[in-house]
Amino acid sequence: MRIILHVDLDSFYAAVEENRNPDIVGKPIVICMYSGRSKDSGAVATANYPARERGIRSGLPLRIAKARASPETIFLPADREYYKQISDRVMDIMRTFAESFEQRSIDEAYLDVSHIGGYDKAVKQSKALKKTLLTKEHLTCSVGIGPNKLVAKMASREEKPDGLTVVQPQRARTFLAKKPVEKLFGIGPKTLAVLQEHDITTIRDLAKCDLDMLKREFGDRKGRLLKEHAQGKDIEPVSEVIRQQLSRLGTLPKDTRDIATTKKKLATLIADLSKHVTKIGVTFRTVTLITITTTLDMQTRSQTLEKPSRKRQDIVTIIDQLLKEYFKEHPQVRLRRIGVRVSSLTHPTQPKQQRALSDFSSSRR
DNA sequence: AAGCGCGTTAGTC
DNA sequence: CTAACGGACTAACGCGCTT
Repeated sequence: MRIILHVDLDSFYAAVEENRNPDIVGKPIVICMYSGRSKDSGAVATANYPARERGIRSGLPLRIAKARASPETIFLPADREYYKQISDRVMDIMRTFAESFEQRSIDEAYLDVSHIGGYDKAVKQSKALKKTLLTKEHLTCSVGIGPNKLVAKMASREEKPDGLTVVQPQRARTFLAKKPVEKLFGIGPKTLAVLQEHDITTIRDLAKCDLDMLKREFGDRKGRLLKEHAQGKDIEPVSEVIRQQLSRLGTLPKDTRDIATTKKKLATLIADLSKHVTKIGVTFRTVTLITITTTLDMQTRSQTLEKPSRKRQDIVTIIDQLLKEYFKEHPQVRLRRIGVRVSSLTHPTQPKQQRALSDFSSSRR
């Protein structure tokens, strides 16, 4: 029997900013993603708990967040590069507490601790992890312990912030049963709408419902998965995920179909993306232009290279061509946002730093 | 039948 | 309960084409 931990750092961006500047500790803090269109355009990346009390949470437009905020609220621009540095250190600490490890996002990870044998010991391990993160990085987290990733994830949400929730295998089904179905990880607005038509409102309803109906509505695989998840079943292993794509997306200063304006924005995005490609040492074969129109409809068009590349110029050439085509085929539309993606990646076999050393020794042979 | 290239949709943080 | 609205990522799927 497996024992899985899900660890979720509490309002991570805001917590990092509090550590960087003790003066703001205790105040409501809102970390913002500014789009640059106007002074207050953009969205909330993270809000700390005092700010959440006033209904300010991730994804909320800044204009609304400002209207809800109390006067002492601190608004800060997101400094993702810095948060990534801290996150890397935190992940390295967490990794040492697990047999296998899977980072899910900048602030979340799964740990397989089956080897320690027993939930009591898993709880002790979790407490030790929480203590280490607090003393070494001044961060709190919420931990869920369960028989698989799905249950662990649902458990970590149960008590926040600084929580620790255990759901033993025999309790998994009841733990989920009474919750509204949209709380099940993986169910968003579209899936919810379909389920509602079948009078499925709780996870219990989903766990008991007709499998063939689910397969008809969602396809074989997703149908099966929905029912299993509702029953607290999940066999996904905990294992490191390999990046499959890298992208940069930006908002244009105004809705436009002007080539010069869009190219200028694209040049910045490509420069940034290319830097990232170099930094992690990957190569790519596919380059994609992402366009988002005034009506927020997204389209993509892509081109695949014959041979893997790491060159910025290859991205530029392809994107230029795709952009030209796009405007030709859409003579009316104006764009709101634009982006670039590289995929079909190949990763260096060793981390960049070690590779530099081994390259050096082999070149001296 | 399997795999690739291309594009879309849905979901998460 | 939904709409206002950022950016980065994954997974799944459908289609046409090739192997």
